Amino acid sequence: MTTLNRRIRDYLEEKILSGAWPPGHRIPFEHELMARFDCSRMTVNKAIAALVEAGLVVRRRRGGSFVAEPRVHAPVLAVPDIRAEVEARGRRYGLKLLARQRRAADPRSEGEAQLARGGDLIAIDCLHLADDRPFALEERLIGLVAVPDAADADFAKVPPGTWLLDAVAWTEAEHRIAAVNADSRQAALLDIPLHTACLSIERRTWRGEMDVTHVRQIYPGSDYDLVARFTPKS
Amino acid sequence: MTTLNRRIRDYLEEKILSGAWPPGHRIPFEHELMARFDCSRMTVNKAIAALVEAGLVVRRRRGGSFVAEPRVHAPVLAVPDIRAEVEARGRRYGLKLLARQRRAADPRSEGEAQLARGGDLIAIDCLHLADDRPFALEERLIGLVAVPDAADADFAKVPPGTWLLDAVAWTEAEHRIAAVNADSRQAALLDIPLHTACLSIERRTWRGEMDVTHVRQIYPGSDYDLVARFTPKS
DNA sequence: TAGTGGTCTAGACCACGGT
DNA sequence: CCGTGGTCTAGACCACTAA
Repeated sequence: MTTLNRRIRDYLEEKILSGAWPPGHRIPFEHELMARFDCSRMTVNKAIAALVEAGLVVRRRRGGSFVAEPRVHAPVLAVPDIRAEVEARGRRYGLKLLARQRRAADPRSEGEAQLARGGDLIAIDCLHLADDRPFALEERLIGLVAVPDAADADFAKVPPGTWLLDAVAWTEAEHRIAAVNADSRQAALLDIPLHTACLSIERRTWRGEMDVTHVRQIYPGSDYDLVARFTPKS
Repeated sequence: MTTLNRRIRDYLEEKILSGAWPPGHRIPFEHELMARFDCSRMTVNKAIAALVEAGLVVRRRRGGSFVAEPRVHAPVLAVPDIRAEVEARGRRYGLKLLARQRRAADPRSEGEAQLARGGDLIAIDCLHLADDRPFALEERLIGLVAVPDAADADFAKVPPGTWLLDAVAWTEAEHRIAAVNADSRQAALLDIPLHTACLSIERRTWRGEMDVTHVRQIYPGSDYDLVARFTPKS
């Protein structure tokens, strides 16, 4: 048994996340929702207040309540699952595998040697799409000694990050976050102007002492930001 | 004029954050708070619901409401102290105060009003230098209600972030990290080419429910990156 | 100035879970 | 069992602001 205020909230949320009500669209007045759901104003108010708290709705006295401009950001504390992030925003996720290769580590790269541990690497280039538009570019290396199953995974269907989150229990990760100007290849693939500021997120993930994967993701700066919320060192 | 439910919430929050009521302590029943604040149960309920949402309180039917066990947060990103960072790299730190102003909050800005809490703000623009070269640009607002001492601090000598870390025991912070192309003012102040990709770090810092400071820092992308190292959700 | 949301009241019935 | 919180009602007054 879901509560009534929850059903009202779900109703509104579906309209917003599905895109049926775009940003700036006025949502029904409280008295209209009272009539539609045959309930008191307090109940409607509680439902909308939760959406305001979630950042989906903004309210103005006399003006009404409106679908908020989307805040696009993700917690930096978590290892991001891009597919889940895109879908959480009500957009359709898509994946385009640009290249996939099994190869030996480049001996000149200390990082690759450490990841390979004497075995081969899987190298993946892919493009993440949201509503069929480029969302992020990803270059990834996976160590086959640490993750032998990666040799058989179909990364044209499941994004490598999502697959790895399921397949590997990681114990530690390190992010390096920087701003870069898009080069010509990145600009073309992401369909943005040359030199647009982009977030570059490099991540190394370990399981115990063993390197699991290195990844670099490029996000257009206008579409994406990272949010980290935390408390003082304990 | 603060609302009644807000005063009830502040009363409970003070007891919890001050440690007067330790984790596991039973907070007053709703009917007791109704009597103490001479209000209806809905109002008490709204106040406690906000504390549940904030993770400070857990509620059990028949048992009552209790101060929550503190959430385990892995220390992730530290609140950066730019002076310490520069000096840790063996470079000489310098500070250039560009503007400092005491003013009222802009009523059109929800964020400023929340920070001001009815009082004035200190607005600071400054430039951080490393070896006499520009390192980062900072725009900061400090709420004088939360931090009255900021009215007398000498931010031409001590960087505001460093001063605040000493002066205020913060309880929560949120970072928003994005990539931006430098505009003409930023490029001139930082002595970089126009449109260089920069990291924009916006941070809001709280002490309990009280906003302490908002700050936006701009770092040239080539000079700086952020590193976050952590373990899985705890 | 009229209509919106912001807040609050004084009740109500119910579900859950210690005693 | 019975007291707690969970949810809801049908009003109310007020502040703000867009028309």
